[in-house]
Amino acid sequence: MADARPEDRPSFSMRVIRWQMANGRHDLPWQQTRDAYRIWLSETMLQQTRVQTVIPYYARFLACFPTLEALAEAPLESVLELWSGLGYYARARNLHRCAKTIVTERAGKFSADPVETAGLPGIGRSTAAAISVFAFGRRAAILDGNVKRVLARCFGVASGDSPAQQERSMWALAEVLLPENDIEAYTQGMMDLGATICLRSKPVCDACPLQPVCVACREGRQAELPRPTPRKALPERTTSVLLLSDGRRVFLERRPPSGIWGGLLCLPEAISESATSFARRQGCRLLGTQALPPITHAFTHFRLTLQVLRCDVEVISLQARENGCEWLPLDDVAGAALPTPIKKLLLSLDR
DNA sequence: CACTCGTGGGT
DNA sequence: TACCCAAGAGT
Repeated sequence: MADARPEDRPSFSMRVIRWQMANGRHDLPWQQTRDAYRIWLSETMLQQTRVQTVIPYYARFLACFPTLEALAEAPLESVLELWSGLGYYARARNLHRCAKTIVTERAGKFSADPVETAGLPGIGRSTAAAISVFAFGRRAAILDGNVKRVLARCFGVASGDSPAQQERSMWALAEVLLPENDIEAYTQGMMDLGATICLRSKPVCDACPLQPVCVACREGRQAELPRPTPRKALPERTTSVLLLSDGRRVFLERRPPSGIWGGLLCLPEAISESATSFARRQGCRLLGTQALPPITHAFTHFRLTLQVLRCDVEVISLQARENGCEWLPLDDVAGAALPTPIKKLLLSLDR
């Protein structure tokens, strides 16, 4: 942080602001609005998720729920259906819960104050600041992956510090560097720099407005900053699931609200029960089985192998006995609240 | 503080 | 191919 001298501060933010106005992004779907609902939705979808991935989800979501009130009145299932494929499904549950909270306890309005907004379901310090900046023009600091990369390189944030200490250093920097004016352009500019110039590998330093004040560029340390966090080897998990179908419908069960794929529909796990017994319990007669090729799916923190036993059944009673179970028409798979690998499997099924 | 939580594109 | 990690937050 040796270069965070006070005399650099105005220069730093002015460089970012001027660059953003001339060369930053101005036409993303959630820009050109001050609607706090839309900004909150975009910030939530963009958590740990790339812009290009979010764009179609954002459009579909807004078309279905154009206002905070519409979202608050919707059933959670509809929200999960629109989130299906986007990942980190706690975001969808928190979004829904937060909408209800704001409608019932805050007169349907977001506060301009990030301290009041942070702590609502799914809204942390950075997301709260983004809402305050883009919806209300308030002076607040964000700290996302883009900003962290820019700050780590520009100021050479001590790579020897613990991750927690680096985090504290960068929050302090982010606060100190805030400009008095043009907070929107500055905030957007920091993200735009990280997303288009200060890339993780092969940053385009020649096009960077911070090049004259960047420690990493001056010392050729772009590749070492920020320091990659050491990772453990990914654990392997294997699970067996049943795909009960009569050719028109498929049997699904609701996953518990917490944990992987929380709240989504999924194929039932066959822990220690035979397919025949399971089918009978669900009001079916088992006609035949076929082991499908195993599906491998990589999560951030483990690798999953799904062993799928396809079960052709005759449905005698559509009344699935257990709570949270349903027979989903195969024609409805595309729009259902399913995790990606399950949705792909069911869509690939030849009946 | 360490771990959990999805998915897809880039390298 | 294998690994990295995105406009982070919750527990």
